[in-house]
Amino acid sequence: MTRTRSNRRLERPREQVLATTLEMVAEEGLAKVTMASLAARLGTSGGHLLYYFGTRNGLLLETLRWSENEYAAQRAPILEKVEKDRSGGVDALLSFVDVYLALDERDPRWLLWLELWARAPYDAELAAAQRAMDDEWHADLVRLLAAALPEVPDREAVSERLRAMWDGFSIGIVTGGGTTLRERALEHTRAAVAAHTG
Amino acid sequence: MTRTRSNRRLERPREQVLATTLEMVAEEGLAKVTMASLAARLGTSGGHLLYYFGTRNGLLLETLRWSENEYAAQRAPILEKVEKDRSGGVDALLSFVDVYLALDERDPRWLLWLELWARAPYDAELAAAQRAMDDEWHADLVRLLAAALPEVPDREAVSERLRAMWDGFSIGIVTGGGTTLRERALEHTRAAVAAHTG
DNA sequence: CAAAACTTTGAACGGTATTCAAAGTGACCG
DNA sequence: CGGTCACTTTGAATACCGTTCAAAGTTTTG
Repeated sequence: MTRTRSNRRLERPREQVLATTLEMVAEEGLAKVTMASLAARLGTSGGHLLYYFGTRNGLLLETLRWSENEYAAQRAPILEKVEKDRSGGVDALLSFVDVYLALDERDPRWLLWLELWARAPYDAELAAAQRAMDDEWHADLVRLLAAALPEVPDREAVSERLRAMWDGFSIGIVTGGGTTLRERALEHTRAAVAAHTG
Repeated sequence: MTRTRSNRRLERPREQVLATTLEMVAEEGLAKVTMASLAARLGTSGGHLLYYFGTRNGLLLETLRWSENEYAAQRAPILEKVEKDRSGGVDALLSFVDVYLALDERDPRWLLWLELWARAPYDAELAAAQRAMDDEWHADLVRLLAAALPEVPDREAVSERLRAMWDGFSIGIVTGGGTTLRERALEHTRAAVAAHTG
C-alpha cells in the first residue's frame, strides 16, 4: 500500500519508449533493438530503461501488450456494431481476421509474437502473458461468431481452430509470404467458414 | 568438381553432433545449448564445431533438417500404404497429423521451428530453408489427400489451411498446452475435415 | 618420408544484457 | 528557506555469448 510518488517524470515517457521500440522493430528488426541503440534513439541510457522495465524481455513483452491493446481498441467498434445489429455474416468475420493477420513481412507486432513464442517455453511468466493475450482474442471472436454467424455450432471450438490457422498464416506472412499470402489467408478463411455453414 | 578427401574423420561424427544437439535442446532448452556447453558434452571445442557448421544458427538449422528427414522417413510408409490401397479415409489423415504435431512442451523439433521462425524474417537463407521444408510437408499432404480423401476438392488449398492450423496448434502445445492441446488438435482436425466432406 | 592438406585447439575479440555504486534532482517538511 | 530523503539517471564493471584465427597437431598424398 505504499503509494509511491507515482513516477514523477514518467507516464507519458513510458508510452514513448514503447512506441519507439515498436517503430525500431519495424524499421531495423528485433536484433538491432539493443538496450544501447534504443537508449541512444531515446536520448537516455540503457541502464535507465532497465530501471523501468527490469529486463529486455520485459520491455519487449510490454511493447507487445501495448500494441495488442491498440488492436483491441481497433476491433471494439466492429464488435459492438455487429452485436447491436445482430448481423454482418461472413463479412464481419472477414473484417475481424483482417485485423488479426500480420500486415506484411515487417509487421512489428507479429515479429514480437514470434519472439515471445520462441521464449515462452522456457519462461512461465511469458507463457502466462501469452495465454492472457490469446484469451482476449478468443473471447472477442466467440462474441463475434455468436452475433454474426449464429448458425455456426461449437463457437469455442471454431474460434480455437480459426485462431490456430491465422497464427500459422501470420507466421508465413512475416517469414516471407507477405501480402500475397495475406490475401490468400483471407480467402482461406472464407472457404473454411463456408464449409461450416454449408 | 574438386573431390575433397570426403571429410576423413567425419560423416558419422557429424550425425553424432546433430543427435546430441537435439538431445540437449529437449533436456535443457535452446538457450542452454551454447557452443561451449555443447562442445563440452561432445568432448570437443567450440571452435571445432564452428569449423564444421560455420555458425550456431547453421548448426541449429542442420539439426532441424536432420530431424525433419527422420520424420519424412517416418511418414513415408504410411503414405505408400495409403496410395497403394487408395483408402484410409479420415484415419489416414489423422495418422499424418499425428506425426506432424508437436508431441509435448519439450519437443525439440518444434522448439527449433520456433527459433527458425523468429530468425527467418531477418535472414533470407533461413527463410528459404524454412520454405523448402514446408514444401516437403505440403507435397506429402497433397498426395495423401488425393489417395485417402479423393472427394475433397481443392487439395492444394486444404493442405495450406490444415498445415497453418497445425502450426498454430503446435505453437500452443510447445508453449504450455502440452498433450491436452495435442489431443484437442487431433479432434479439431477431424471436425475441420468433416466440414469439408459434408 | 617430405610436403601438403586438413583438423583441432584455445586464446582473443567485439558485442550483448544486466548490475550497481555513485551522482543528480526534485519534493516535502521543519 | 534549507536540508533531508526518496526517487532518477548515469555509465563503468561484469559475465557470458558467438565468432575469428594463428598456431600446433595429424593424416593423406606423391
